[in-house]
Amino acid sequence: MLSKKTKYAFHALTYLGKNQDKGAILIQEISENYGISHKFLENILLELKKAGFLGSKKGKGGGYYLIKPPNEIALSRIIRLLDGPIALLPCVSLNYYEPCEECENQERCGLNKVMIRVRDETLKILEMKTLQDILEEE
Amino acid sequence: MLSKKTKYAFHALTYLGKNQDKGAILIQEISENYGISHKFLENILLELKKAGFLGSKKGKGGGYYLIKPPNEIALSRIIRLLDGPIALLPCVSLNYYEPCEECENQERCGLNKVMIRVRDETLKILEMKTLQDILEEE
DNA sequence: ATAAAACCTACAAATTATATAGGCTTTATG
DNA sequence: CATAAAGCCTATATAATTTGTAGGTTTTAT
Repeated sequence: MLSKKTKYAFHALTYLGKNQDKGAILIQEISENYGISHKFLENILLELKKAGFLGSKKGKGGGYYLIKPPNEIALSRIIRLLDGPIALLPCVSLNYYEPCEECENQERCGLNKVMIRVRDETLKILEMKTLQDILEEE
Repeated sequence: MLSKKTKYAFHALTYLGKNQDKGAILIQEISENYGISHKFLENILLELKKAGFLGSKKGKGGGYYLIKPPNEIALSRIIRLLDGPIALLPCVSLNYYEPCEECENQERCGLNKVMIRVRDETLKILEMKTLQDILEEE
């Protein structure tokens, strides 16, 4: 399951995407809209900014705004940033690979093979689908 | 990511599957083979037994054995039993459904739609693949 | 100068995952 | 029939992670 952090990130991105014309949006506006703790969301938005998805303006009249076009924000990127691996096992993760301690031979592990398939099918979707797609559905 | 519990369960099932002809297998034999804590594995095997996958024999010369044919043990069943939902969001879970608090309207949630696709593709694999397939790979 | 806002770091609380403890029950065997 | 070996059961302890809070710093419009 995705963490709340990731879910909140998607909500925030969606909100910012819908309001791209309105300039900088307050953290508070987003947090109130979804009933998310202001401070918690603050941390999340900061991470999204550092990762290059958002821009911000400090001081009075400041706030956050999308810095990338929605169609360039793949869902997989957001999940990886906030939740880490998408794969179901460390030994099949592309970005967070680790061998399984219990397995002497990953090449001959049946579970490994299945989980590679799951990973690939999942990524097919999450790498193709972008914030744009989310916005178009709503 | 799958929990260790689930991973250990798969290891144990695989081991029992490979040794179906040898009668009851000691917890200890499995735990030593994979370097899993005896007591932790004990709990896991008990759950698998209660769920109808394993049988056991108590007392001297006792142990565990598969009670279902490997081709009837879908990977999805094991994951759900020990880890809970396979879906990435509660609002798209078939077996552990819960609405998202922040969402006023799940019907018009773009994320929901994507995650249903991910769930379906994942389940296509995990419901089709069984312990038998794992055994055949190893 | 002031107030509003993001920035930053650290910490606190809650939840979940992992592991351990220890006694109970069953059973093969000498 | 006594004994030891094994699973059964429930509770608790420990560790890790997630979620949330606190409080001060910096920037900026007015």
